[in-house]
Amino acid sequence: MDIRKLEAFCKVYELRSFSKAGKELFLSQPTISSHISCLEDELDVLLFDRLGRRTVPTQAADILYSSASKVFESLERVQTEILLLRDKIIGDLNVGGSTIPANHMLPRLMAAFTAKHPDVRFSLSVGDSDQILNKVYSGELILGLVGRKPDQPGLASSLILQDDMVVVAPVKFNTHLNGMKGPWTIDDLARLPWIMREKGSGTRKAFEEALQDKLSLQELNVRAWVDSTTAVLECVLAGVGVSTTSRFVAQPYIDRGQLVTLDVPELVWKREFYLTYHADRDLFPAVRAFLSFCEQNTPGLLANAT
Amino acid sequence: MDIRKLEAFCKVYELRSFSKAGKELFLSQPTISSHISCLEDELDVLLFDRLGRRTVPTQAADILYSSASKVFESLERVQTEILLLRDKIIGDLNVGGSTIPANHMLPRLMAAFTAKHPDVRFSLSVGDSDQILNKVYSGELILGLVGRKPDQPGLASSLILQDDMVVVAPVKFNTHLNGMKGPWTIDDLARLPWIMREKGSGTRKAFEEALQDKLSLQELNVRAWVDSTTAVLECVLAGVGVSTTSRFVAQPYIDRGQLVTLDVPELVWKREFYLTYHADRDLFPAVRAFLSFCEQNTPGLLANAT
DNA sequence: TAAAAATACTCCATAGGTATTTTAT
DNA sequence: ATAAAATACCTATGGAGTATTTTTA
Repeated sequence: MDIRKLEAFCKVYELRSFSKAGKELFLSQPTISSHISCLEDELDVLLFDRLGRRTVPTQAADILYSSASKVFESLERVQTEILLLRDKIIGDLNVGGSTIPANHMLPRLMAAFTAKHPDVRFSLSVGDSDQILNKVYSGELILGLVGRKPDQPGLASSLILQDDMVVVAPVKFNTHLNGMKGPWTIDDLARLPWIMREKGSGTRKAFEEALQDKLSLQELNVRAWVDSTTAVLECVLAGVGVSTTSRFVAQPYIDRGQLVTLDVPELVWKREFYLTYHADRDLFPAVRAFLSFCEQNTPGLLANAT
Repeated sequence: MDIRKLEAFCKVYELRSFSKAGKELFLSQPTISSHISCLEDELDVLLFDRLGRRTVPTQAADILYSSASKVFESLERVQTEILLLRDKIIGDLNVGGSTIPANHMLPRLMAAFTAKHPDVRFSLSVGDSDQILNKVYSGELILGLVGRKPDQPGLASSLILQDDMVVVAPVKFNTHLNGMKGPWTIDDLARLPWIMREKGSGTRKAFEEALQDKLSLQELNVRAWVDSTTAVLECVLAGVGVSTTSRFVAQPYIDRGQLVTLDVPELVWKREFYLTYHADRDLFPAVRAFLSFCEQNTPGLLANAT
């Protein structure tokens, strides 16, 4: 069932003539004849009754024609849709991020971008940094936003945001140790009740690196191990203990007077967020547009992060 | 845009691998490669990102795949539908008839046939005998039912019904010429007020032939020229005059006591109805079935015709 | 080193052509 | 006599193969 033959068939069906079909398709009449009889052999059915010099489609031809029309319609739509995709900011973007970017950054970036480009649709995946980077590397995601610089050599990345890490504590905690607002030492921290993220968490890894050899996690008084940013914050709010998180996440709670940060001069560290994509992939306009949109607008859009 | 190439593309899309696609389609990997790059040239877009030894479809591939699936679905449907048409009593029948057959015979035949074969659909055309026969000859109609034997050499036909022609008159007409129920002569007829069909009408032609040289139409006292069977009957009912028609058409009115027939011993003639189809056409099962159904059941189904 | 795709080349099946015959108007 | 399709036969493009190279995991 060859497309060229189907084309010939359709023209014959429309013009009721082999020779006229040939002229319109710039093919000879014998070529048309052979195409039709080839289709007839293939479908094992007569497509045209040759009534003298008149050519009349059989009912099998009616059936074939209606399907063939759909086929050509589909094939034409492919062309136009692919042209659109190549030339306009349109299409589906599979993006992903680790916990904080996916929950707190990407939604705002996506909202601001779709406001400008309503023909772009997103699919958003959440995972830890390793999962996201692997998916970007394998091609499952077209771009990812994660809390560490990717180490895979094939991944291109750009730093789009730096965020302070802070130690957060419930408000009543401050009152409890009344007056003790002043700077805290590492030793002070060791005595506090801690809520800690699970192994593999980027937030935890960043904290460990910041503590370096000043203190090991074993020396901390850990009250709870929790594997989600939100749950950690809820624990802090509920007074289970203190924890660390990105200022970006904590700020709204601080503004609402629900949390306080502890000032620890010995412990100042930042987290860096990278937008990353596979260096070898063919990025269509919508992806490029979203990439540069993120690079240019992230600090502005995520203003409360500072 | 070749079907084989599309097939290769789909397999690659599904398996994310050129070589596996080749194996499934019993083609070599280089063949698959060339097909894909051929499509890529044709659409002027990259279909797969070759990320190291990983093959990842681009969004253009997503678009192409969804359309290609529709294409294959359409093409498969053709096969099954044509198989059905060839082997089962199914399909669309374009039939036609001249005035009396199309209005009074074919509807009953169609109803009885579709009761047995619900997958057959009809399209019914009305015309005069010449029009219908030409349409059957040209292939526009697959079969026709007309009031005369076709003269085109390419048309096959079979006599399926003989019907008496009668002279009909309004009931009050009988009373008016009170007592005159007895046999009428040709001369009597000449003095009656007549309603006549238009030139080209089969009914009129049959009447002229029956009169032959006994009487010419010019000698008749014609009150009205009317170009439809129904309108003629309505005129007779309304008392405009007498006319001739097929007994088959007149019988219901006679049974209901709305019309009477005039007994004219010198004028006894019949009309013959022929089922006809183009001898060279490929008749699919539904057509054959309807043909033989008509040949076998017409007298029975049109019982009141006798 | 192995696995996957690209490249280079060879071959033949067939799409498409021309010339002609057949058939019906 | 003419118009249309079928038939016969020829040519050349490109589909499909094998062998090899390139690239990455």
